Amino acid sequence: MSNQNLLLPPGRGLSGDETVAVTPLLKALADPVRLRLLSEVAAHPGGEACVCDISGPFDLSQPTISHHLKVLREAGLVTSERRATWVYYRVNAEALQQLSDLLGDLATVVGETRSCEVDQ
Amino acid sequence: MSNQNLLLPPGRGLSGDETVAVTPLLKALADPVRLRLLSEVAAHPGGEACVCDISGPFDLSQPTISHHLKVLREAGLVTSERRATWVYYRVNAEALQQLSDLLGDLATVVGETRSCEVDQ
DNA sequence: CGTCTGAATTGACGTATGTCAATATTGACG
DNA sequence: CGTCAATATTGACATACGTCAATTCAGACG
Repeated sequence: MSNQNLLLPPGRGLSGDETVAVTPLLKALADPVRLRLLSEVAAHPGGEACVCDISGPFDLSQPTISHHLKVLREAGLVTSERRATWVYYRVNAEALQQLSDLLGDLATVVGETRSCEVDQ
Repeated sequence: MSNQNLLLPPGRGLSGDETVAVTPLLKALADPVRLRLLSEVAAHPGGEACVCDISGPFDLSQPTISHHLKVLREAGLVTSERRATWVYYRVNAEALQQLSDLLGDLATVVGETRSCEVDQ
């Protein structure tokens, strides 16, 4: 289940290159403000939201919010599009799903290697 | 699918408390060395490995490896157990799976809110 | 005991990161 | 054009973080 095709050949972990590729995404998510911003965008009707729609609950300056959104964008976790005065952000569900799959695989591999005496 | 029981009530993102709870896990994973250490432990036969088994590929000092393992342990992503001279690390698959589920939910919610005109 | 090996802790150092105030940019609208 | 509202960028600052050398700790074994 879920470890069909990839990533963790039994006995070896992720390569240095693989971890270096994934780390920027995790880094971008590893901040309470950014994680919340992302979830706020995701949960918004239509899957998109403009900054003014989501920055309300945060007790942070406007430049700080803008900075965090930029980090999310440069990590490829969201995209942004300007429409008139407002900028709309949209979650990159694919990137998020890939991350989820990677972590799921890591969790799964544990169980498989744990009972690998059976395989051989 | 997978958004059965909660986390993202339609229209609202993660709460501040929720993000604050999850962030330490993501922070611990958001480092190439730690992610690789974790995957190395996960991929090791039996689901566990002692430091000397996994620190080989890393071009880092022993204290640095020890530091990273401590970060993973304090985040609850691994556990450690001393047996004789060696300390064995083991991945906490449950924590990893929860993280995976959270990200999966975030990715899923996007699709759902995107087509939510249908629901109402 | 003394010593040797594997691992953890301490202290120091440079870099990265989160935050803000000030300023700039973009586009709408008179 | 001039101004106004919504975002972005810049520069500065304090704190957090990754790394190492030096030291300490915990067991094994003569």
